[in-house]
Amino acid sequence: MSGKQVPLVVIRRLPRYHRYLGELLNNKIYRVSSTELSEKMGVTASQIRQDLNCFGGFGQQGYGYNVEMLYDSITKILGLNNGYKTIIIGAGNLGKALANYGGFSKRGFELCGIFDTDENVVGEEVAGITVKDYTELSDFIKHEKPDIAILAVPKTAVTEVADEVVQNGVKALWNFAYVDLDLPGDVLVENVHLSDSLMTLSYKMNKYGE
Amino acid sequence: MSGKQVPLVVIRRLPRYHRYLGELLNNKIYRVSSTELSEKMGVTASQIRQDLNCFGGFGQQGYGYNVEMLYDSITKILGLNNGYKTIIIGAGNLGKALANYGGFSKRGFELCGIFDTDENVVGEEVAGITVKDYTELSDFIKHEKPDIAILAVPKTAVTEVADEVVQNGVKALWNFAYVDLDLPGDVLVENVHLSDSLMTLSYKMNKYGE
DNA sequence: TAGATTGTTAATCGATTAACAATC
DNA sequence: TAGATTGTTAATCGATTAACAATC
Repeated sequence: MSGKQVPLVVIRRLPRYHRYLGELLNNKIYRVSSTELSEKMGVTASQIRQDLNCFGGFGQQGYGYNVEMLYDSITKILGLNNGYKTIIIGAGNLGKALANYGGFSKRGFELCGIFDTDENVVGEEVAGITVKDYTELSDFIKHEKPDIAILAVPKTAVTEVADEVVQNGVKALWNFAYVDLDLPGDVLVENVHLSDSLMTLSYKMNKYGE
Repeated sequence: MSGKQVPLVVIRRLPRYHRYLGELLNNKIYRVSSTELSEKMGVTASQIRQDLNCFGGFGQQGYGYNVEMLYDSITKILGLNNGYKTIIIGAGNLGKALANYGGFSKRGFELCGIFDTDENVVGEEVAGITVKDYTELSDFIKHEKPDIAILAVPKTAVTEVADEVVQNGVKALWNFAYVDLDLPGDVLVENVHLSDSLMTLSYKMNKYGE
């Protein structure tokens, strides 16, 4: 898959296509046109066709798209069939919430470790996994080679934790701390800055009040 | 503040400006040029000046920007000085994590109620607030008139919960369930679809493997 | 074949960057 | 005044939408 680089805006729309196609499958709908899908999703049919054609011609003139085939294709494009091994650092409420969220395992992410520094939490069972002491982290990474580290620690700790996991070879981080991490270029980071989202909501409320 | 509509992309960048300016203040830096700020943030100076000028001329030729004044201005633009009253529906791990997250109160959001249907959770103390029974929700909203409802419930429940809070007059929802809510046009909804973010990370990992 | 709908090119729209006159 | 840096206009770049020939 060389060709020209797929724009990030398109990539960020793929999960939503995946979700809607999954719902169609649940409803036993096996065929859909870009126009039908566009009406359900509230986007233009043109955009759907353009987006999909970044990855290949999945449709058929005069027919539309085979839902199952398209769903499976997007699953592969998103890498959800790779069974990425995942660890969570931080077993506070957020870490626990993420561990227990069924959506991740359903999308092929396999949780294989949870770590915390707090003695009161270490040893606890979360989502079927025993929380390990943070001091065991680096050995664990070396042996288990997880693909993704989820950083659910306070922002005061996150820089150190990120360095630690990266030094031991993790190449993809999902960061919930309100900090922009500065890491080597080959390390992938996806930030979830919850405050940003809430402030955007606040902005809109503010505006409407005028 | 009429004039032309500020693009959503600009609004979504404001929280990040706010954060970096706050850090400058913490470091007792009271003056900054668009070029200096652009280097710290990894964006272009042009973009910063364009963005800020959507809201007014905050800078001064030959000098740059007064950090404190700019910070305060963005605080107001984002509505963080309004003390929006907030309730959380769902006191599972996610609800608790959000309740305990200090960043919200620091940015002026005031948590005034937490609700759940689970008898084992109702009555518990979370972030200094007693979890109330879900049946008390509609009366509570009528009397306390919260501005924002945070939906931290499973996706199977979220449609019903959203309808309930909207019917009782809440006009802004922060939704964590993996569903696109369909609500009256005057209700503001900001979605946090965590899976989408993780799938984007997964896509990038997948791509790099080729 | 006739009808439907894609894939793709061209046109439009919007966002980002560059440039520079205004001005502190 | 000379130097610095904004505010703003113009140029570029990219993303979205429209249109339609290709084709199932």
